[in-house]
Amino acid sequence: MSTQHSHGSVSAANGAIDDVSKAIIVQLQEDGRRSYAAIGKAVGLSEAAVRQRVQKLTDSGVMQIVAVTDPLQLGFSRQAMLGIKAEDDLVAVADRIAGLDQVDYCLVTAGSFDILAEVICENDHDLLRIMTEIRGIEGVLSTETFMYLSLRKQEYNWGTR
Amino acid sequence: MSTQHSHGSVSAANGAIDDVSKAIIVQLQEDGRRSYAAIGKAVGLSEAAVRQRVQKLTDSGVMQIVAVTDPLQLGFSRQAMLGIKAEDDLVAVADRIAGLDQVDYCLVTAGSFDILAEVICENDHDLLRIMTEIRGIEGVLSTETFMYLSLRKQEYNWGTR
DNA sequence: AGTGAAACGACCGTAGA
DNA sequence: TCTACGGTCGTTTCACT
Repeated sequence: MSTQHSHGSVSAANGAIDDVSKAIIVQLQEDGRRSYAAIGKAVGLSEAAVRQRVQKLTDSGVMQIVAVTDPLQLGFSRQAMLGIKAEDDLVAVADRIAGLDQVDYCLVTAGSFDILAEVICENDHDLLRIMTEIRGIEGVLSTETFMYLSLRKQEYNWGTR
Repeated sequence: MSTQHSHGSVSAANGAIDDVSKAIIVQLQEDGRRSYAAIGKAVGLSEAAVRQRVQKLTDSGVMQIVAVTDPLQLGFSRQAMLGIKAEDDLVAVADRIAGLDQVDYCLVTAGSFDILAEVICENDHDLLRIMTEIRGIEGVLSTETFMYLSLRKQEYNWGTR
C-alpha cells in the first residue's frame, strides 16, 4: 500500500474505482457467470488480474454476484411500498421493520414519510398480516400503502454508465 | 413436453417452480458463481441437470445472475424515491419516466401516488436536474421527493424462503 | 429430464517482475 | 498489482436411460 509502480490500484485512497474495474463490473452486470478469461480479453487484462480485482470488489462490498428472481413467477403476487411515519430513533424503528421476513427493502428517508419499506407477499392475506405487524411496531405512528400494479423498470447496473 | 416419465419438470404447467429448482436458486442467491458441480452436490443432482435447470430458469426470466453494486461506493451519493401523481395513461407516463438513465426503478401504484420512481444521482445538482426533467414529462402532475438517509435492508433473495 | 464419461476450458495457487 | 505457468477442478458435449 505504501508504494506504487507502473500500475494503478483497484480503488484509490478515497475509495474511488478505476475505469478498468468499472469495465469488469459492466461485464459482470451483463452476465454474472462470464469467465474471468473472457472478461480479461474484453478489458485487456490477464485472467488472474481480473480474478484478483473481482475478489477485492466483492470483499469490499462494492459488488456482489447473485441470482435475482422475479417474485411474480415464484408465486409472490402482492407487492407494496409502505410509507411510514415514525417517532424517536428512526434507525431503530427502521431496523425493527427490516427484521421482518417479508420486507426486502427498508430505509430512512427525509420527506413526508420517515421510512419506506417494500414488502413482498404471496397474497392479500399475507399482506394484511405484515401491515398489521408493522403498525404494531414500537415507534410506528402510521403507514400508507402503495400497492404495486405494474413494474416498468428494475435495473441493477448502477455506477457504470 | 407431451409426456413425463419418472422425473418432474422444472416448472409445472401453471408456471410454478419445484423444490429442487428453488434449492438451486437459493444456492445462486448465496453465490452467483457457485459451480454447478457444488450446487449439484448440495441439491442432489448431477452437474448437467443443474446446468439445464439454471438455463431454463434464466431463459424464462425467473432468475438472472448479475453483479449488483453499491451506488455509494461507486460515487453515487444521492438517492431518492419520487412519489408522482399523474394523469391519463399511467403506464405510458411511467414508461417515459423509466426511460431516464438515472431512474433505476419505476412502477405504477395504487394509492395517493400513481407512480413511484427511484433515482440514483452523483450529487444534488444531478438530482435537481432529473427532478426537473420528470416534472416536465407530459402527464406528470406533481412529484414529492423522499431523500434516502440510511439504507437499512436490501435483499435480493426472494421467493425461496 | 437425468446420468455418466471424456475432451476441453476455466480456475486457483504460486512465483517472479 | 501485474503476468506466466501448471495442477486441479468445472464445464460441455454426447450417447444412453
